[in-house]
Amino acid sequence: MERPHSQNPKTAPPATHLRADAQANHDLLVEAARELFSTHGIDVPLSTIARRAGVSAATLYRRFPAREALVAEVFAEQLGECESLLERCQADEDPGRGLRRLLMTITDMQARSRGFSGALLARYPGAIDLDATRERADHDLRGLVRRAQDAGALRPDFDHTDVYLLLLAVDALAAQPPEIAQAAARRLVAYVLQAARPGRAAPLPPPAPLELAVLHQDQGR
Amino acid sequence: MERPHSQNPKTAPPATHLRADAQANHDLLVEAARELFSTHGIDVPLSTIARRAGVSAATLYRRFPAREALVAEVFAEQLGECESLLERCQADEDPGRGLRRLLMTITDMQARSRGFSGALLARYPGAIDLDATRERADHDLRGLVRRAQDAGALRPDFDHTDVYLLLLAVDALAAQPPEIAQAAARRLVAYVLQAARPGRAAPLPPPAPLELAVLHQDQGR
DNA sequence: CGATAAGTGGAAGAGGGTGTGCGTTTGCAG
DNA sequence: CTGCAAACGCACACCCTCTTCCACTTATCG
Repeated sequence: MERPHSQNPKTAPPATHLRADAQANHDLLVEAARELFSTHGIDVPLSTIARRAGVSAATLYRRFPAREALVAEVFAEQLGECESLLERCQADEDPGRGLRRLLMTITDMQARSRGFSGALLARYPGAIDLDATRERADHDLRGLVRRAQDAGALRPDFDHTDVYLLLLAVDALAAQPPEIAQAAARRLVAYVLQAARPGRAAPLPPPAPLELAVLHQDQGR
Repeated sequence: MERPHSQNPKTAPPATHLRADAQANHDLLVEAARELFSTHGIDVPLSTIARRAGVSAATLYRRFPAREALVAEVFAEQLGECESLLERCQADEDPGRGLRRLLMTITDMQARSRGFSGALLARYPGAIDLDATRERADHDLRGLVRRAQDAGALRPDFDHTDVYLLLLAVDALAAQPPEIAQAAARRLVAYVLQAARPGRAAPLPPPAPLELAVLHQDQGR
C-alpha cells in the first residue's frame, strides 16, 4: 500500500524486504491497530491488537519493537495530512479563514479518531518524527495567528498557545462516542472561535503557558 | 475532623464506633488519598495510597471495600461545596452572574484537584450520592440557564449541556501541572463565557447530546 | 524439489495492581 | 491487670499486560 512513506532514515537502508506472509501480517496489524486506536484509544493492550489481527503477540513485537512504532505507522498518514493542512491554511490569503479551517479540521480529526489526539499531542514522542516537524508547525502557527490579527480577523490578545489549549480540551471530548464527540468538538470550537473574533469583548485572563514542550510529556504531575 | 458529614444512610445506624487506632488509620488514609488523587488523578494504585498513609493495603481494603467508597469520602466535602454553590448561584438575583460564578468556580476546583473532575463527573458512581442529587442539580442548572436567557444575559441557543461540555473539556486540562491547569481553565472558560453572551454572533452548531446519563459511564466507546 | 533462512505461535516469566486468609498484635472494658 | 474482640500486616493468590525464548512451520531461491 503506502508503505514507502516517511521511513525512518536509520532503518531504511537495509531495504527491508519482508517475506510475503510477514508483509501481510504487518498490514493486518496496522489495520487492527488503526481500528482499535480509533475506538478504544491509544492505550489498548497490544495483545488485543494482535488477537484482532489474527496473529500472536510475538509477531506484533517482532514487527513493532515498541508501541510507539506502531502508533507512528498507524497515524503517519493522518499526521501527514495535518502537516499539509497547516501548510495550506497558513498560506490562505485570508488568514482568519485559514485559522478557522485549521482548527475545525484538526479538532474534527481528533473527535473522529480517539487515538489521534495522543499521536498529535505526541504522548508517544516518536509518532511525529520528532522536534523538527513540531518546531516548524509551531512557527507556522504563530505566523498564521499574527497575520490573522494584523488582518483584523482575530482579537489581539489571542495567543497561539490557545490552539494547544483547544486541542487538549477536545482530546477529552474524543473519549465520548463518535457522534457525541464530533458534535461536542464542533460546539466547543465554535464558541472559542466566536469569542476569538475581534470586538469590544472584555479582556481575557492571561494565556496558559502551554508551550510546545509542555504538551509532550505524558499527563501526570 | 469532619467525620460526621454526609454519612451513608444505610451504614449509619450501627453507630460505627471505630477503635481509636482504626479511626486514626482511617484519617491517615483519607488524607493520603486526598493528596494523591489531587496530584496523580483518581486512578492511583490503592497500594500507593496505603503506603503513603503508612498502613498496609489490607487495612485500606478493610476500611474501604471499593475504591469508590474512598473517592466518595475524600471528595464529600468538595462535592458538598458544589451543591451549595449551585444553590447560591441558582438563587442569584442576577442569573447571568450566577451562571458565570458557577462555571468559574467549579472549573477552578477541577483545575486545582486533578481527581475532583472524576468524582464530579461521577466516573465513580457512588461518589455523588446517586441520581437524586444529580437530577436535582441538572434541574437547577436548566432553570438557571433559562433564567439567564430570559434576563438577556445569555444567548438563546446556549444549551445547558454546554456546561457539561465545559466540565469535560476542563477535565483534560487538569492533567497539566496545577498552575498551568488553572490558567488554561480560566482562559477556556473566559472564551466560552464571552461567546455565550447574547449578541449578533453567528449561530452555533447544534449542542452535543451530553445528557446527564452520558457522562456517567466511564470514558470508553 | 529441497535447503535454508525468515517467520510464526505457544508457553513461560517478569512486573504491577487488586483482593484475601490467617496468625499476631493491641486498644479497651470489665 | 487481664482477656477478648477488633484491628493489623504479612504473605500469597489472582489477573492483566508486556516481553522473550525456542521449537516448529513456511516462503523463497537456486
